Amino acid sequence: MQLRQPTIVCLLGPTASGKTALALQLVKALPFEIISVDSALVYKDMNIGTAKPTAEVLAAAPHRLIDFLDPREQYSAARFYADAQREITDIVTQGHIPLLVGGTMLYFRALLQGMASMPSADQAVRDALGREAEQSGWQVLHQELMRVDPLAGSRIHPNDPQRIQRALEVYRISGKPISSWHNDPSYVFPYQAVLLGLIPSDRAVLHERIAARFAQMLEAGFVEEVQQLYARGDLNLNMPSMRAVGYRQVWEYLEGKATYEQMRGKAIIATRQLAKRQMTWLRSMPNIQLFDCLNNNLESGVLKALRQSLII
RNA sequence: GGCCAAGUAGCUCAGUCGGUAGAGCAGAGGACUGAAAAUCCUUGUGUCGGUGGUUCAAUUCCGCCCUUGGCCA
Repeated sequence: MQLRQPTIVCLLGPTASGKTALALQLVKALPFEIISVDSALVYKDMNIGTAKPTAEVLAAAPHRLIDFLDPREQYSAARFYADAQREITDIVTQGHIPLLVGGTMLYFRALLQGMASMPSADQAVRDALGREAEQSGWQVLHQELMRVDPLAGSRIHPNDPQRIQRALEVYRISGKPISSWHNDPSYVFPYQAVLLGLIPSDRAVLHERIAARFAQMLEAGFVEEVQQLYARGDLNLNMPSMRAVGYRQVWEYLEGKATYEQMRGKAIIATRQLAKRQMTWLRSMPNIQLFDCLNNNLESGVLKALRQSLII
């Protein structure tokens, strides 16, 4: 097989769309090596609720960038950007094709479109901004943002604390508005990227799958998994790991803030909403080939498209 | 069988001193640059249980019926 230039294949889809199963098939058919693109799979001791590939799947199809970070720590798009580039280089050097599989669309975007080299997160600055917000409210901080960075201020909604905080963080650290960091058109992704997206033709079926899968997770001991994390004592709901879909709801159940039935319902709803947001990303992505993940011939259809994209 | 309460959006409910109704949640669409499984924006017409009556006008008042829950037998 001859490739035009180093090529990567990206397989992206909403939660419960069958990405892992399809990736397993693709690895058997072509010289792929998998890199996970998932902000929750990076964490250790979070296996059931993240639907982390099983040991058997991993034996047949190793995944990079999973299961290496303690839940106490924060991952980020920037770290993924660096980690993924490193892994891609490694795989290409070995003469294989990187297959990036996942549902964290911001990470795909970061990899393909680049990350501006602006200051990274600074907990002290965030804490300071958080305290100011508690005193005077995010509206006031948004007004401050409007003064120092009207461009970002007008794009960020006054009710969006996370983005207000980040924009002011960058400004306070660097003295430059975050919007000025964004104008870096020099980035060129150094590989040819083939984008394959999975979207269900029938949303209701995906919803059924999500509910069924959560039932299986509970049966497999998901509550016990979260209980162990809860019992550590050094984790809390403000950490990205514990805000993951399912974990947050079980955590609140363990705190006694929700009944078991409420937890179950809220977790399923949160998963549906996640899937919806992921599909919004997919629809807006340029140069992506979309496939119906409910189609019985999905694998052969994808392989056909891949062979056309990869061969001269 | 008798008495009481409730029947309004997919769900939980508010409301209309009589002029055909609105919140939360769900759902749908969208945004997205170091937290992204995050954070946020937009989006609410439904025989107001049925049927008769009073009225210019009834989801609203009255009668009867149906359903559900509770209490008494």
